[in-house]
Amino acid sequence: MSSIVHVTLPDGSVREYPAGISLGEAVAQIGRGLAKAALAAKVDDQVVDLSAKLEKDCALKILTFKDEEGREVFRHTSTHIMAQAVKRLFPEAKLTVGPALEDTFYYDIDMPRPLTPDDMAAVEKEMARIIEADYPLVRSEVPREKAKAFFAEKGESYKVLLVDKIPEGEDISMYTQGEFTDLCAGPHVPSTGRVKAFKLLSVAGAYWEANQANKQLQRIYGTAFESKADLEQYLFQLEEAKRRDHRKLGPELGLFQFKEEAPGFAFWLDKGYKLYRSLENWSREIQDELGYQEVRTPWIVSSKLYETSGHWFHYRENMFTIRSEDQDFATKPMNCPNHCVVFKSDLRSYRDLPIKMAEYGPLSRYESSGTLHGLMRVRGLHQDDAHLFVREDQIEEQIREVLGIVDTIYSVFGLKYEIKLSTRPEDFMGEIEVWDAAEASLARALDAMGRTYRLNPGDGAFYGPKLDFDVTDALGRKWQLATCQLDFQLPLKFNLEYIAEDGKVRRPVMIHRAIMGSLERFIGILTEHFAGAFPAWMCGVQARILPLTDRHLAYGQEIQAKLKAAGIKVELDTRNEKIGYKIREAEMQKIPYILVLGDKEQEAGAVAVRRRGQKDLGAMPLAAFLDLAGSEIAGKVLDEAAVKAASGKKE
RNA sequence: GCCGACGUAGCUCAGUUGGUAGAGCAGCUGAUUCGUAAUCAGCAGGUCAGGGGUUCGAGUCCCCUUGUCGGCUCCA
Repeated sequence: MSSIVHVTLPDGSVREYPAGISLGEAVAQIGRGLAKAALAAKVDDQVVDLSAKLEKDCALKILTFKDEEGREVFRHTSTHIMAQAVKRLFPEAKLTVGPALEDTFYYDIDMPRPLTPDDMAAVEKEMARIIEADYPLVRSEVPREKAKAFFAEKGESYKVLLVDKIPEGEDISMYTQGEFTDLCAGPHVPSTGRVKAFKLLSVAGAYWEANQANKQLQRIYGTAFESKADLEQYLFQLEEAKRRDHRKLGPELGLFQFKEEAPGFAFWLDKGYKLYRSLENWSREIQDELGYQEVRTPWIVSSKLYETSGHWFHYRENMFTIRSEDQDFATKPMNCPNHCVVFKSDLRSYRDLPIKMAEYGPLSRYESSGTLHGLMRVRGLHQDDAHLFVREDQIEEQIREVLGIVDTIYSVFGLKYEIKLSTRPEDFMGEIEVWDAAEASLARALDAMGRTYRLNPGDGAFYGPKLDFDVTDALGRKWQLATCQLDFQLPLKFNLEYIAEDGKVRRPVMIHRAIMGSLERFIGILTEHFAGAFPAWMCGVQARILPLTDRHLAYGQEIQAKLKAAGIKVELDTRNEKIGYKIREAEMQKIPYILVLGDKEQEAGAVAVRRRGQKDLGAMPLAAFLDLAGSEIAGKVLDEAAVKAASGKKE
């Protein structure tokens, strides 16, 4: 047996070490800086503790806080520190699981009582002590029965259950820091003192094994960083995200509001509804161009339709139902069944396909009170919805067309999204071969367009596979906007048919697709994306005229009329206030063009243009302004303020 | 729906161990006519989310309802 191991570092260099040396010792020989920053290591493809020993030739990467995997280890240790602190303060608390998330960590704990803010502070204090003590984290591997006996004796009943879940043949490892030992696969940082800066963020309910039937646990969230400065930066960003929250900005900017009188339904105010309409109209323009037809179908529909579609049995708990003259009705939760009715209302030829049927009508879905969330999760919504009735040979081309619309619309906003391809679930309907073909055509369309996507196995709808497009909100929550779903079931249930070239009757395939998703959610996302500084073309108020004094009111009205005639949405601030005050308000309302009119402008027939977020651009002839604003609006241009807001960078 | 927290003027928030509700901004009125992020003064504004209870007395304590927030669950 060789007593020397060859280790390949990320830069390609090879180092030799005596076999059996620990990674911690090995890294010390690479460099002091790296040794100090080292949190864990990646040996070949496995992340391990620095106490692990080098036994054979391998590729080695030392993980620090700069590496995603390093941060994960760091936060995982942090959650152990939190658990240890909780156990010191609440010895009866029973631990369950405590993973690291992207920027945070949590631990689900069966607590003797709910934690109060005072408790949180006490836990933080105790954590500081544990960090101060700088306990080493020691890994030990134990036989299953011994582990179970150990946790049973400590009253950690959930841990006993967890030990049982570990597959046969896998190591059962525990980590000990001071008096605290936890079941954990690891790895961990070398000692508790490495966690320099941390903060507990919130407490929430969670269920054991995410099952509502099980006991409710307390989920304690926290975050941890290597330096105080990084922690403060993160906390600052959280605050900034709250400032962007559409639920706050919407009412402040006069876009929409929610009221007790109709939970889950938005009241759209003038400015917000103008914004809404500009999106709907744009969608309509794009789809008209591509040969979509637009329909408007009933929003209170007999239960019989939903019995045919299956919604009455599968979706009823999400529907608002109405009983009238001894008959059941429901407000429509989606348009598809209605569109099938429209499709069936005429004899269809293969020449007619694809039929692309769009609708922007009102939908309502009963969502439980606890899930409502501003515009992101509502009970009353409107989709840029369409159903494509296609022949099987048209599926791929139509998917590509849909992806093209997604690109067109999202790129105008610089919105980033993730694509998920969700495949056949366990309780699917139909033939496996048809499913396979459908999944393949979705994948082919994505590949042909060079799009990257994540496979989401088993998460398709029961009627067909789908593409989902997720966008992240200001607070890091992911929301599905666009969707593109293949459906073989509704055509079957409604017995949809067309006459093929050979004169035979065939069944079309349905593609459900929405690009913005729901207008509500889309505007919610855009509000946070732009922090309210929407691109001018969609703003309910695009320009505000600020006369310097009463003397300039008449000139202001004249300019207002001219802007209006040029199709610019404009307001005139006639209040007798100082110019600085009017500017402040216009800026806070994020109005794209602010026009100041005084003697100089009046004499020259000019306007002094101030763009939101920028200093005075100075006076320009009215024609020059109309040209500027007109081309930006027509071109759906993102101005500097919108770009800056969308970048999320601080000033 | 579940767990927890919260709900005071249009908005942001104070409100002592239970003693009869307050500020700033916004609004209205007046003065001021002003050059790029807050002019000054006065006035008005509240069924303390709604209902019930304890108490001599409830914004404050208890219960119910409702809405919101943080999560969970759900999300065709």
